[in-house]
Amino acid sequence: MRKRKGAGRPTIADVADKAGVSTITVSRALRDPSKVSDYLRRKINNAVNKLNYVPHSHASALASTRSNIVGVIVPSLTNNVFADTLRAIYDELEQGPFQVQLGNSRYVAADEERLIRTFLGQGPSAMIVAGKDQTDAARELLQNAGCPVVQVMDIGDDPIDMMVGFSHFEGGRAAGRHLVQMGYKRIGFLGARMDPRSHSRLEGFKDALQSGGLYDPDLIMTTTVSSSVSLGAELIEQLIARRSDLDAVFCNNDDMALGALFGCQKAGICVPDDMGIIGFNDLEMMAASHPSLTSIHTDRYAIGKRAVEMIKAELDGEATDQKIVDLGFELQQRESTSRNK
Amino acid sequence: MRKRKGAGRPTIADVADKAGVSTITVSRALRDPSKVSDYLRRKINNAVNKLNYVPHSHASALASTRSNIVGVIVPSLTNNVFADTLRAIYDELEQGPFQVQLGNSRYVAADEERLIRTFLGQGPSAMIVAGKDQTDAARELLQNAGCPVVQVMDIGDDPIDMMVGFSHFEGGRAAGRHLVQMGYKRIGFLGARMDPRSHSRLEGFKDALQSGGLYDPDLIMTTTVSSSVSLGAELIEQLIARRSDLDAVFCNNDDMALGALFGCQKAGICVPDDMGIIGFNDLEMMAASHPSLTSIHTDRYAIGKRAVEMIKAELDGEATDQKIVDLGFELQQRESTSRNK
DNA sequence: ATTTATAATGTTAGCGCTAACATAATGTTA
DNA sequence: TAACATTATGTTAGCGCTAACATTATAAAT
Repeated sequence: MRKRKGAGRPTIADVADKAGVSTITVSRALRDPSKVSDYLRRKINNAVNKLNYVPHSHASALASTRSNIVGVIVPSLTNNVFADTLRAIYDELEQGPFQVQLGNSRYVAADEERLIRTFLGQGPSAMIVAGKDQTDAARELLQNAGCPVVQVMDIGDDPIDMMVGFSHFEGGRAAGRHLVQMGYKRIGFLGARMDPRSHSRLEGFKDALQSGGLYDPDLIMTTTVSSSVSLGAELIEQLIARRSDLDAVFCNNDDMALGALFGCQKAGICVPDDMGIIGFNDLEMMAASHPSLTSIHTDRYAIGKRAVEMIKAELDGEATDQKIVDLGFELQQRESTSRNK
Repeated sequence: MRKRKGAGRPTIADVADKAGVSTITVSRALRDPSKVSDYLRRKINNAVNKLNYVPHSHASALASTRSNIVGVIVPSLTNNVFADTLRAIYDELEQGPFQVQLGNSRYVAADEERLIRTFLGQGPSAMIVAGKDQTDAARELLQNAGCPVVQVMDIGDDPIDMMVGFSHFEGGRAAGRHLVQMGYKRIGFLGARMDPRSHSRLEGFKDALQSGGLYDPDLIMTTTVSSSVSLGAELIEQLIARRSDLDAVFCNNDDMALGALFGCQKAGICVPDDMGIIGFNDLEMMAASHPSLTSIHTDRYAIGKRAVEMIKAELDGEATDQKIVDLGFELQQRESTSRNK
């Protein structure tokens, strides 16, 4: 006589037995309480607590073709920028029934597409992806996902479903404008990895310098190597060696800016008097450095928090006309660009 | 007539149909190929590719009471130390059938216990947890998990199942020894968060100073606030204000050490001549700073990589007598403790 | 030559939950 | 008062896969 061995823990049938109702009523009490009378709800909740019942997420996902997972794909696990957004996502989802499935695309669009396929195959409740430059196939998959999708950390007018972030182009332009405004004349750019968002920052930066008649393509240094503090130091040393007239740099992120500061210190170049430095994102360390570093402040935690709020609203069926939320950025001026001239 | 609507994608029954075998043979071909003849395996793989079949992870987990998930719980999402280990885990699992379920315990043992319960309720293939100071209940849950369990980032002689890391006590002691050896006399400690591993480092550090007759409890500054570069600057400023004779500090991590460096620079204190600074973990930025910062180097990527290798070996049934792997640490001496005296 | 063991493949039932449909009681509208 | 609608609860079947047992062919041992 065949007899399957279960997982050993209480099932919804046990709860139904104890509460004196059918299994589907227990299921409704837990998933859609308004469909069950007060009286039965109380009996069911008592039984749930008494039996220490926890719904079997795999069975539920199989039966409903939907799971309690929110798929989140980030391009880097070691980049502090995404860590803040991820922390917000975890903080916002923790009290609810959802769990995060985290994927690392390593800044490769094809890897992101593959992860999207894998995650969608598991019927997630929602998807969060970084940026707005997915492959066409990935975009189509997400459009047909049948669940809320949020693109974070960038902004545009053509969201797959919803989008929350800020304009990297405008951020780059604000950085360039600021350096021009502070009187710097031979202004460079240090960029690593050069993913789509870094490119946008560079384009915005160029735009600002071109408007001021100060754009010099020879002062643009980029590499596809991944970003680091050491790389920032290295790139500014190389640039200074070639162009000793350089008097300011916009670094495409804060690690690079910190490295640029270290590079100047080693070379005995005075920041901000002889070199202005501005970074992007405004990580915590920028205020602590000596001199403190100017940066384009972005609220990465707020982005993650808002993304989850939008998902929850869409899952709850709330009409939301605001599918695109621009949380903007702010120039955070500090000592590294505040020269007295 | 009741008719359930499936997820719409091909199922194992479709593959079996196309290959002319039964569903369990397809299942065996994918999960345990050695149990299926070469001839049938080829036919099955052809059918899988032709139909673009992807196994339904929830159905498999329900039927077998085991899922393809590796549960990983870290105490922080924004701490670079865990990010390196996490990146290794993702890199090692990516090519196989496993997926990571990431939980954030926020340095709270009770939260970790709750996450362990939740993850174990989903029948993971393995569990990776940080450190060795789980609650008794969590320890028991993991001991009875029925799957491989690895404790990472610490070392001890009483693993739940397996353990890979290094001794924080010995690392702290090495840091203390080094400062004594470099001739510093009034040596302090800056510690944030003060989780169990930070405590171990402090104990080791004390041990080294006590051996050299240089331990001064008045020079120990700790706080339960979470670690940051700014906090490092703040704490050293406070300590210097109280004890102007301070001539070296061991910071319980690199962010604090960098902050301490910035604090000294602001105060016009010369590093390393008037102040020695040593950190812990040896993050990438330590080499780039000016002066470069000494640190206790730990190979966090190797820890994650090894943990996954141990899991795979145990899942493959390979006898492993090495349940505890100590990957050690190394003193990475740089300018910040290399004074000429 | 016979018996036992092994390898490969198939069949049955069910893992735990819920979609879809069914039923009954109660409320609303004409 | 009758017809229709809504609410609350129950029943049936199955979502997709695999544990457990069954069968058959082949190999190995006696």
